[in-house]
This record gives sequence, C-alpha cells and structure tokens, in this order.
Amino acid sequence: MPVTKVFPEDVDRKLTEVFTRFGYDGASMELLSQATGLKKASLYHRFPGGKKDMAAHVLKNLEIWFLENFQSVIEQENLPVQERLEKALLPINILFEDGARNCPLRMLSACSETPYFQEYIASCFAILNNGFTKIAFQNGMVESLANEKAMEAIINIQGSLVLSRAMSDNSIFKTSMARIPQLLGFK
Amino acid sequence: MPVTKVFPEDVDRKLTEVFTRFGYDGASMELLSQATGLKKASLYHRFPGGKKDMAAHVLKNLEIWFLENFQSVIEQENLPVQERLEKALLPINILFEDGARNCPLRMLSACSETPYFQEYIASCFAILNNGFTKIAFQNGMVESLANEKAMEAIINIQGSLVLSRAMSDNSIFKTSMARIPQLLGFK
DNA sequence: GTCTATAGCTTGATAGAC
DNA sequence: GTCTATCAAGCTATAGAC
Repeated sequence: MPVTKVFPEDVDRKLTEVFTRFGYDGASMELLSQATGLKKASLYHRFPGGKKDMAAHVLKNLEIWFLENFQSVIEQENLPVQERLEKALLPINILFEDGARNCPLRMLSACSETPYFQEYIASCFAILNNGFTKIAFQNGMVESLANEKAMEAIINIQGSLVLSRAMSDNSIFKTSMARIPQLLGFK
Repeated sequence: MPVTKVFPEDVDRKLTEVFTRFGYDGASMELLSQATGLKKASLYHRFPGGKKDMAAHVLKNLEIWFLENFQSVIEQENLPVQERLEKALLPINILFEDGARNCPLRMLSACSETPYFQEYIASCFAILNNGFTKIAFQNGMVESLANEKAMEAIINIQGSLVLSRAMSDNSIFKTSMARIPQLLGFK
C-alpha cells in the first residue's frame, strides 16, 4: 500500500506541463488539479503556499534539470569540445520538443508572482550562459567574445521559440538551434 | 460638450499598456477599467465582445502602427538603404522602450484566446520580416539569404526582449538591436 | 456614452472527515 | 495523504437608469 496515490515526479511533470502551456495566470487550480489527478485540497497539502509554491517548485526542478542534463555534459572535459556542445544541445531540443513546447522560464517570467521566481529563472539562464561561454572559450575564443556569443545563443533559443509558437512553425526553432555551433565558433 | 468622456486613442494606449504588462489572463476587467478610467459597463459598450475584443483591437492597432512607423520608412526608396534601416529601427526602440517594455505580440501569443488573435500577430511579424528582407536584398544580398537574416533579426529582437525583461537588464536588448545592421549585411 | 448595481460563475484557499 | 464540501473574493458579463 503506497504512501501516496500519485508519484511526486508525475505531479511535477504535470504541473510543469500546465504552467508551460497556460502561463501562471492561465494555469488555474482546477486545471492543475485535473492534470495531476489530485484534488485541490491535496495539492495544498503538498504545496501549502498554493499556486506560487507549485510554480517555484517547477522552476527549482528545472534548475536541477539544467545542471544534470546540460551543465554536466558541458563539463565532460574528456570529450572534444564540439562533441560536448552537440551532446549538450540534445536535451535542449528535447526540453522544447523541437520547437513545439513553450519555455517554462518565459511563461513564468511575466506575471504578478515573477519576483518570487526571479532567482530560479536567473539561475537557469546563468547555467546556459556559463555553459555556452565555456564551450566557446575552450574552442579558442577570447572570453569576452565567448560570453557575448553565449548570450546570442540563448537569445536565439528564446527568440526562435517565441516565433515558432506564435507562427506554429517548429522549423524556425530547429534552424536557430542548428546555428548555435557556428555561432560559438565551430565549422 | 464631447460625445465621449475619454478619447478612443487614450483608451487604446491604456489597454495596450495593461495587456503588455500583465498578459491576457493577467489583465482583468478591473485593471483595464482602472487604467482607462472607464467603468466596466462602458468598456463593454465600446467592445461588445469583452476582453478578447479589446485584445484583438490592440493587435489591430499594432499592425497599423507597424505599417505606418516601420514599413512606410522601409519603403522610402529615395533614401539610401542603410539610412532607411536606421530610421526604421528607431520606432522599434521606442515601441519596446529600449528593452524596458514587453512585446504585446508575445504577451498575447500564448493564451486561451490566441487562436482568435493569431491572424493579427502573424501579420505584424510578416511586416517586420518583409521589411528586413527588403533592406537586406536591396543591400545586395540574395533573396533567400536576405529572408533568413531577416528572420534572425526578428528572433534577436524577441529573444533579447525576453532576456532583458527576465533579467531586468535592458542592455541585452540594446546590444541586440545594435547588431541588426551588421546582421543584414552592413559595415 | 457612461454610470450603478448586480447576476452568475470561477477563482484561490480552507475545514474537517476518513 | 486524499478526499468532499464549502467559503469569500474575484472574475466576466449584463440590465437598466440617466
């Protein structure tokens, strides 16, 4: 007999899904309840602070996800630089479903509770920035330029995702992702 | 004695402001009422379809704004190409307040009523795309590449705006805007 | 064209049984 | 830990006076 009827990791996945699809204000407790299969009172039992606790939890998980799936790959210094970059871009493509899925960071970065989340959001972007900078630097770029190009890479990811979703055209995202190695000094 | 107590252009400006700051779901009728100085019933008199009509109206105005402030400048073919680009980028900087203001297109492109807006959103992006493509093409770029670079320019605008707002750092947007001429083949 | 007043529903959140 | 039942507040939207 299980302690919980629903596994925490399943709840986390569903919460992320709803916040990413509908944004913070669009994600009602009713939607979150239906998606997770937990009644509202049960969600409050797990997240006493309510909706904003759930969103903060989602972002905390995302930060861990970036550390485990992106940063850790970047830091496999036994592998060639280009191979590390290519391996690190794969989970990014999965995260955004090749352009079909919105960015949870963006969807939670323009609402009334954003100040409550900002630390996590900034941390996720910092992981990406440090990772791309490291790759470009180890590829021979001077550090200031490497950092500039890393920012461009993140801008391309976010911008292309906005356009892909707004125009319902995943190819915009795919094209941008394919440009990143070149942007960081490869080929 | 005026026919209306509040000028339509002032209402439009305030509606745009609220939708841009809070997004569609975050922009309550109460907020829209307070911002415009019109009671809710008066807003329904002007926009019988309610909130979604107001948002659609905002986007319709934005399309006209892009035609008058961006496209018309691009098409001043008596001026040198580079000068036209520089003149066309000025209103873009104003629109986004040098990175301090969110993009209304983005803020209205991920909500439940987005299908209702998509036509206007796509039209605005098309105006930008056609404009940048024309500039790059007239600057000597082959058309397919010009179109690709135009997309990159829009991606840079949207992406840098996402990051500028998420990180509260307008310089990200400013740097990206400064890169656009270079992106389209100048210097 | 704008208002006050209000309907009717949905929201986020809580109490208390099991 | 999950549930049913419920609350007060907020929401979109409407009716009707001026």
